[in-house]
Amino acid sequence: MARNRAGILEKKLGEFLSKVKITDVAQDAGVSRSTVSLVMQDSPLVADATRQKVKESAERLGYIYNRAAASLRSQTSGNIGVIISSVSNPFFGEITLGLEKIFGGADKAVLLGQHLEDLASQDRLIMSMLESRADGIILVPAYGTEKRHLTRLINTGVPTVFLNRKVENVRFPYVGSDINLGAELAADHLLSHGVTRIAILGGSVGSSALKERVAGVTNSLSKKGLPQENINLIGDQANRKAGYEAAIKLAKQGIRDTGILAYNDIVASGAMAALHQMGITPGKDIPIIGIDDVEFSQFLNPSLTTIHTNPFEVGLTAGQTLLSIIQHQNSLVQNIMLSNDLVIRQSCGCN
Amino acid sequence: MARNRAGILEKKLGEFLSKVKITDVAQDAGVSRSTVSLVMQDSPLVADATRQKVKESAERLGYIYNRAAASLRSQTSGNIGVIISSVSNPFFGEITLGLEKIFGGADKAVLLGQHLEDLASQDRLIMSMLESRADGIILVPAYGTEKRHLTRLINTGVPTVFLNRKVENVRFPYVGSDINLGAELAADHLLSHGVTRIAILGGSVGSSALKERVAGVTNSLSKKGLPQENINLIGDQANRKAGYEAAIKLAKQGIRDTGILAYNDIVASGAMAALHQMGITPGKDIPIIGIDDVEFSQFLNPSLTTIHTNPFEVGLTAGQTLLSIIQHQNSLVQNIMLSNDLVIRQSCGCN
DNA sequence: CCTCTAGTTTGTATCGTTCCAAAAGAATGA
DNA sequence: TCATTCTTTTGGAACGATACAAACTAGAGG
Repeated sequence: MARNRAGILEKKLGEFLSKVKITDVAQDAGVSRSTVSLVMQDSPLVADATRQKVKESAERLGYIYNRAAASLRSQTSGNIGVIISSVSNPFFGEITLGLEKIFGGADKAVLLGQHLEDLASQDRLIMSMLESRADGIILVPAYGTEKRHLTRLINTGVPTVFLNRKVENVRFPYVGSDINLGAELAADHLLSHGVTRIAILGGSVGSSALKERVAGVTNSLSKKGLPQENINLIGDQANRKAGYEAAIKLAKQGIRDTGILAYNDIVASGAMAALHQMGITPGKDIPIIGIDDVEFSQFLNPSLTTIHTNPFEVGLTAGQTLLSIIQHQNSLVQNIMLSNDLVIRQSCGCN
Repeated sequence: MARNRAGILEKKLGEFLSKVKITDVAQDAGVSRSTVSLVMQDSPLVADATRQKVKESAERLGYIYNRAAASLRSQTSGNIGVIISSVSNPFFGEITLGLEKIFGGADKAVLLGQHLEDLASQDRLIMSMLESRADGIILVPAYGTEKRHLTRLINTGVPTVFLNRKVENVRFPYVGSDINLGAELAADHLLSHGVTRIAILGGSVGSSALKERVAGVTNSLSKKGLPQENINLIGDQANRKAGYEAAIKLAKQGIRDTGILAYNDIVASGAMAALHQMGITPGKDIPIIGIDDVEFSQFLNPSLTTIHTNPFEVGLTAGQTLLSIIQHQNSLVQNIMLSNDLVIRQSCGCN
């Protein structure tokens, strides 16, 4: 142990790197390594008195459990890989809260990665999660992800749950909002304001998320006997700039009899900014509804009518789904859709 | 290798768990384990031809590097612990983008935790990072954190960088925005609109972050020969609700000759909502300035004049600082303040 | 032909846990 | 007292990579 004592360099750097291992604790407590290991795992096998003794020794010696060693032997890492597009999207920020709550309670550490809709980063992140032998993975696939991008993930058989987006032909469980329903609710409400055409702004064409929105709107239109041609798809991204530009494009085409369904609230905020600049007042001159109900939507001008998608609950549910797969080896593939609600504010023209 | 072939159970679960290890790759490529290991570490020692051969074998066999094993032997985990208050605060969301960029480029995985200003969670998170032998830690200390809460962290000597907040008497490097300067800029601007008193809304009393704001405002006042008593501190939290309530309290006390500096943009949005409800128009009846310049500030009504704190750059810098400590053992404790800028919009009354 | 050096490659011990089968103790009943 | 059962504890052999020092190779120079 001599080399562990602080040498001059170590002292200078303020390093007291704890080299206490399970063996030291065992010696101190007068039991075997195995027993200490059992205590660390909160095993019911050890007698209470022993447990107490061991915990005390560990505490006194400043023992820190070495997860790498444990992981190597037990083939389970205790961490969960979470790959989302970006936490600076408030919708996903909320989701991580739900995830954190579930996994924190289950003593799992969350390994978070953001791919920013870049397939190469997504690939690096998946690889990194696999390398650290994550017990499970929650994935919001980047736009454009296909089955071939996920072969590694599929082949290893790591429990994986899709969050909020799916990938064609990949049968992982899915948890998300029932955007289809949400979009339908929004469209119903827009139509109730007297419009007959609906412009869907933002969102990448071909993505499942956009398809769901279109499907919901189509449903709504057909209930009123209106044709699918009354849908106007504009824009290909899901950020504020895309919303801004899409609104300008829409205005050029004319907004008569049209209501706007934005891909999400961020897109909506961009669109409203553009409308204002063009002298069109959202809510008065044209109804607009967003999707997500992010925190700032109520503070927009006018406040945004939107679809509340319960991101926190989505996070909770996705976390639970993954955990149950990991724990009970529940191999049933399920699709869970959490219901959406319409939150009426000013931008639809109600107030 | 027989036991690796998919048995009935494995097939049923869709598990093809790759059990390929470095030994298998070595055998396949006709070299030793050591050589494969060197290739995996991108060591310049191996000849190009060998490297090629090994990489090909690894790819073909579907080899996945086992970080736990590597970590155990090499005493370095390749991951970085990031502990922040909450990603659903857009300011921290932006910061994680900067961090991700730096660490992703350095082949480090980010282990993210959110303490939500709870000291117990913070403790659990720190412990978890230590257990996984994080190579370094980035910490936004929860409100109320004192030196005694960080003894474990300090004793282990893991390279740590404080982000955006400091803890008294703990000498870790610090990277943050020069809020002091930012607050001074904001106060200068408020005073230029003719007010003589400044109300600071939100923020927990005693926190270093609030102290800096007060210091900046004090500076500004004294430049004009105004006493520190002209500062009015209201509120103890940093969320929208706190801003809402603080504004109501302020209105009761009277707003004559007063300008508002909100603890951050979120607080400001709450305050503006309250002001509107009380029939006070921000920007016209009272100037208000926020801090952070989060994404939605430009979309508030009126758009929020605020201090841009460069969160992305803060993230980048904090990441680089930590990396340089890890890599070059740079033990010099430094404080890095990134400068702030005033972003003038409508809420100060300029337009 | 030998020595030297620089460039590559390798064998062995080791990192700190957990698994597993087996041993040891304690308690029960005949 | 001795099986029998149940509870608790334990010693060794893994897990899959890396560090380190030693060994090999090829080419240059004498």
